[in-house]
Amino acid sequence: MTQERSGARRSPTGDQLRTWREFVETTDALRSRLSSRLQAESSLSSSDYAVLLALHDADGHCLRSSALADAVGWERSRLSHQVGRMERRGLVARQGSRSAGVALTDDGAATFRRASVAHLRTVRHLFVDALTDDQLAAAGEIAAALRAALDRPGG
Amino acid sequence: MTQERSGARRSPTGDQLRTWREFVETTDALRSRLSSRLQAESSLSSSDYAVLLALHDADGHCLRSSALADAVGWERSRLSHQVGRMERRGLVARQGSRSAGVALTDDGAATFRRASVAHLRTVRHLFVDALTDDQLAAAGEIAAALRAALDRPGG
DNA sequence: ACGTCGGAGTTGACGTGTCAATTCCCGGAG
DNA sequence: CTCCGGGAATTGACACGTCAACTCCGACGT
Repeated sequence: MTQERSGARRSPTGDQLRTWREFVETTDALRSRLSSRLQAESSLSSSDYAVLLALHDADGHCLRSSALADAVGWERSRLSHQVGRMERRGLVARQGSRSAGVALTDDGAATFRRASVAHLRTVRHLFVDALTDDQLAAAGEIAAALRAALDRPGG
Repeated sequence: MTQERSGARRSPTGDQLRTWREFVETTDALRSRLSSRLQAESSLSSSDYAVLLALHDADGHCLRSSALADAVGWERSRLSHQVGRMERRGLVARQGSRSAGVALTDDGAATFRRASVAHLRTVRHLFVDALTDDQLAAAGEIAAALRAALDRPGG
C-alpha cells in the first residue's frame, strides 16, 4: 500500500483534496439520484427498498428483527421505526408478540418486484454502463481498500 | 429470468451487482464515519461543515443565499433551514433584511478552523492513505465518469 | 420457585431533508 | 403612482435517522 510519505499526519495536498471532493460529491449525487428515481417510479425510499430486498431474499419472506437489522446493517432503533412506517403502509407485517419477526405482505412482495426492475435498470444505466470494465473492476478494488481502512482498529 | 439475447436494457449481472453493492455500501459507511468523527471532534454535522467551508472561502466571509446554495449544491429550502439552525447556534449571521446574505461570525470562523484540521486528518487517514496512488487516480476518473452519466440528458 | 440480569425490541425527543405552499421584493405595464 | 407577475427566500408539515431511555422476556444462580 501507500508507504509513509514524509510527515506522519499532515493534510492532504490540493490535488488529493480535489479528488476527494469530486469523489464524495459524485457518489452523493449518485445516491440521491437513485433514491429520487426509486421514489418517483415506485413510491419507495432507499430504506424501504433495502428492507423489502432483505425480506424478499429471506426464507419464507420473514425475518426476526435482529436478523433483518443485520442484513441491512442498521441500528436496531432505526429498523424499528422503519418497519413501523412500512407496516402502516401495508408493505410488511409484524408477527405475533414482541419478538416473533417481520414478514413481507403480498402487497409488499409485489411492490418490491415491480420496483426492482426499474431500480436495477437505473443502477445499470448510472453505474455499470457509465464505467468501462477496467473502471468497474477498479471501483471494486477501491471499495475493498476503503472498507479495509474503515475496519482497521484505529479506523 | 435473464435472457441472453436482449442487449439493450437487461439487468446487471451478479458480479456487477456485487460490485455495485460493495461500492455503495462502502462509500456510505465512509461518509457516515466521517460525519460521526466530525460530530465527535467538533460538534458539527457534515452540513454545518459544508456551509462553514463555503463561507470561509467566500470573499468577506459572506455570501447571498443563492450563491451559497450554489456553492454547496443544495435546494434553497434545505439551505434556509440549515442556516436558521446555524444562526441559532451563533455560527453564522443573516445580514439585514430578506435577501442580503449570510456571513460567518467570528465564532463560526474559529470553529471552522479548528474543525478542519481534524477533518482533513480524517480524510487523509480514511481515504487518501487508504488508497495507492493508482487507486486514487482511478477514483478521480471513476468520479468523473459517473458525474458525466449523471449529467447526461437522459441521466 | 424467586429474583435479577442482560439483551432484544420499542418508544420519544430532537436534529435534519424534502415537498408544497407562502411571503417578500422588485421591475414593468397601465 | 398602483397594480401585477415572477423569482428569491422562508415557512410548515411531514418523512427520516440517532440517541437515550424504557419495556419485555427468557436464562441463570441460589
